[in-house]
Amino acid sequence: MRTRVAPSPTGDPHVGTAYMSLFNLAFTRQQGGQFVLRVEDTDRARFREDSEAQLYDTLAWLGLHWDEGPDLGGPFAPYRQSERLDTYRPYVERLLEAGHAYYCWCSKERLDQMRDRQQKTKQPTGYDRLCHGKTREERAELPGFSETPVVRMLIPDDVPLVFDDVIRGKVSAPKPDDQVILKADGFPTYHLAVVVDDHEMGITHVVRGEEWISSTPKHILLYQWLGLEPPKFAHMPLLRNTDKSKISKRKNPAARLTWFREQGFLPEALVNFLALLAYPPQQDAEGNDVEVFTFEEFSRTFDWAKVNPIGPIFDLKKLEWLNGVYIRQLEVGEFATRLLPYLYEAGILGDNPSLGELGRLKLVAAQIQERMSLLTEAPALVGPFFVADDQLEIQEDARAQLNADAPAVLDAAIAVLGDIDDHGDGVLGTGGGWVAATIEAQLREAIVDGLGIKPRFAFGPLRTAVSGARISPPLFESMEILGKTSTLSRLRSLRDSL
RNA sequence: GGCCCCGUUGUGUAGCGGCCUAGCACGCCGCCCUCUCAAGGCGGUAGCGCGGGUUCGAAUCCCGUCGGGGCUACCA
Repeated sequence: MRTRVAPSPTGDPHVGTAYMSLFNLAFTRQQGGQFVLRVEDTDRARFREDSEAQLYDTLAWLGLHWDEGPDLGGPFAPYRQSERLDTYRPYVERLLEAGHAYYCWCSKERLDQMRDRQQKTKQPTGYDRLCHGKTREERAELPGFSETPVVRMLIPDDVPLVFDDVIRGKVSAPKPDDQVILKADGFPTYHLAVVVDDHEMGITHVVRGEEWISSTPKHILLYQWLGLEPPKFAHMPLLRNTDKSKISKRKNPAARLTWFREQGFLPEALVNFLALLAYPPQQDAEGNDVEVFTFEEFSRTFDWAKVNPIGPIFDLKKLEWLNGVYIRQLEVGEFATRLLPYLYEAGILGDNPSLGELGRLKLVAAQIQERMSLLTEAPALVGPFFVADDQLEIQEDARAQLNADAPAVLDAAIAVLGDIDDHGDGVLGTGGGWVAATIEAQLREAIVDGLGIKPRFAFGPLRTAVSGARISPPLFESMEILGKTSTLSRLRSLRDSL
């Protein structure tokens, strides 16, 4: 069996493309078939040059890999419709000869007027077949004539409107209009191209969005006329905006696939999330729901019957939770590595960090890993560890919450921390050394016990001094990572400014 | 307007005539833990759109109604 995804390169890759690819691929891998990427670039007006590369990039980022495509080639190349124009012509000729299709010279203006009139008089809209049965010369006599004709399907009255859908069972669709299949510019429309290509490429299962249900009768008719075996159809529900409309880039930034990477989502989290939309969770041996799973697990148990026909609303909250789960699951070194592009982007690390920087980053990463849900949260948390002590900025809200105890707290901390020996490594069993446990013990003794200040207030000023913020990674571990010199310098610096 | 698809808490889902006092997850709220923030633990909140049938019994079947969505292009 073979499936395909057939996006149009008309701008930023769409999240729906990833969604369709995921379900296509889950089924294909389970069945041991091939998954084809075909670029449907028949709309020259909306074509965008860089769109195709972005498409490869984002799908690969998600780990949704295709077996054949414009970039990989394959036995049915080319996989770009604009390069297949010669393929479609003979099919059009056959339909013309058999009388299933006819030329139409009606101008855009005439068609628009006709549609307006039909809508105003509450008639069903559709082509009035003015050109049907006429020669070019005969038609040229009439108004609204255009030099370059299109080719239209001649939809018979008894066109079959019911078909079997793998997800929905028997589905009935609207009666089609005399659809244009070949445009005046010589390009086929989607309807012709999709049928011809799916046939020529041996596609056995057409998985696409629900918006195609209404045009499926046209496709089935074409298969019939051409004497071809139609594939199986699976119409997936449409992803929605919060207002329930079809997800769109205009209303929803999350409709753009590149947005997720920009926002710091992990590809594996997005894939997992997509697999949860209009589809039930996995189950463990006891029958409990399992919402966190891999593509392989999803694919292994995949079943079209489980796909829900209701169009799900894209809920970023759940994705963010999932992303946090995936972040926490990463091995700490891997987690640190994933942080690199975001830290570079924020100007915290260069594009070629030193071994020392990397080492420190890994220590910091271990501290922040379980308190993040988006990778873009990292710069604020990591920044203070990579800034010079005299460059550390104390944020306004952090300074504002410093109370009257702050000077005393800072003085006590400076005194007690200054006595800790940072030359010994603390590993020899002496219990000393510049390590979090010792730092904490000394600080508690001096401030909480010594000054009688509650922990919450005891450590606030220290946190502000060390990180410049009200919220930071754990304080004592942060001090350990920064080292004694840096820590004391920052404490003194804040003390001096009070 | 016409045609088609769909209708379980705020969101994603389970449910396929009695196991439903409608389960799970996210969110939200509260409590616990706690050096901040998270994470974690415990508890709570909220739903079968509506109206008729069928049936001993309906979230589950039928009809109607209302609501949402899609299509209605020489766009895909």
